Amino acid sequence: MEKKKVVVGMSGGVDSSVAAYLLKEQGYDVIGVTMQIWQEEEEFLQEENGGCCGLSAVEDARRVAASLDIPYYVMNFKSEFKKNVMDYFVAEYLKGRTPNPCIACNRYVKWESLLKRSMEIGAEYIATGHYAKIAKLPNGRFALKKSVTIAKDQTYALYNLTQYQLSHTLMPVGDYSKDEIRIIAEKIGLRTANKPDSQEICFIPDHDYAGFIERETKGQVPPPGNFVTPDGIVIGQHKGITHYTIGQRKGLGIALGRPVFVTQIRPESNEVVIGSDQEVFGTQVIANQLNFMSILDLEGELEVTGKIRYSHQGSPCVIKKAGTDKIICDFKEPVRAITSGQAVVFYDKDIVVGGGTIL
RNA sequence: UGGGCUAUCGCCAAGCGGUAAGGCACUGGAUUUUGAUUCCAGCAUUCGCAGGUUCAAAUCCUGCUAGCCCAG
Repeated sequence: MEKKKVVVGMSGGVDSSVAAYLLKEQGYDVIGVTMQIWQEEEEFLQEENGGCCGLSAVEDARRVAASLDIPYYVMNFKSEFKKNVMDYFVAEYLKGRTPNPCIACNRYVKWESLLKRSMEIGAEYIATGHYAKIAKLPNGRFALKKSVTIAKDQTYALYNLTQYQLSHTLMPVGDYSKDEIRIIAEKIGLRTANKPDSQEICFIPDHDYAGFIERETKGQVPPPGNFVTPDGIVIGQHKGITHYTIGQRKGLGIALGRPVFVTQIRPESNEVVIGSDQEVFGTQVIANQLNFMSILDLEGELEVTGKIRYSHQGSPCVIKKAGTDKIICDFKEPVRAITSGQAVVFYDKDIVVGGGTIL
């Protein structure tokens, strides 16, 4: 019987390296692939930073593949990444929203483009180093399940995956904690065992995302405008709405004697509303661009746990549909900084029910 | 140009003769596969200016300057 072929997306980091190792141990025919997504050719081959998105990657990944004795390729996904991640990122900010590029990258680049190309070369699955598990539920559906280590759970960024994609995906790392992964990495002598975890927006290495938007749009960004109170009193000048997000405190430059936060961004009037800590809490989230995972669709009301950002621990809420592609989510306790453009992901215990984009 | 009050870090503000609190802002770091949040650290050798009294002044005295208030 022929071994099943699986393409592992290798970033050069610890997680994906161990994922490749684990799959090989489990008897798969493993192929290592690194996605070239945004760097120029030369930088791409030399960069030495570590990251999920291939910031260095190639050299490390190639060596890992060699030591595991698996074939290794670099695939170019730059145009897909540009269109679905970078351009989307910029467009959202111009609208006063706050995008999550990792979610877009996962959906479009990894699970559409990479999966498609992997199938084309005869693979049955793609695999990644994500801290998440895939479960087949009693109702026959596939759904993501939280990683054993809640602290390292990455299901939030993956709520968009379809049944088809889930049925062709493996996430071997989800069964382990980060510490265990590093131990395995050391045990098998991976040179990446101690690489730091990835962080920040991979395609904006200098961390200046507002500057990135300005360069991408050749300066066609929203102009400076007013900081206003909820009642409309002007209390200062802002640098342009692309510099802000809901709940933001730093970088406002306004000293009122107490910390103040961005509570609202109004692209129509080019205003940024400032309020107290209390005023940044809200209870209702409305989302669209829905994707359901553990269920085919939502009927009636359902009590779930909602996460409104990657680092949110989750909070009890009730969800119900408000149209074919719209959902209303009422939290029992106020949650902090509900932000347009971010994702809200619903969980039933540790199973991903579905999610959407916050309006 | 009579009277009164006030001038301390970018903003607000303690201090009232013993050798510059605090908050906000800002900067750096930690945390984080998004943006944020949070946390930790740093941040006036100097108190509007010039003199004087004291062992010692931001703190007392004098003059000047600026702002505010009340008269006019």
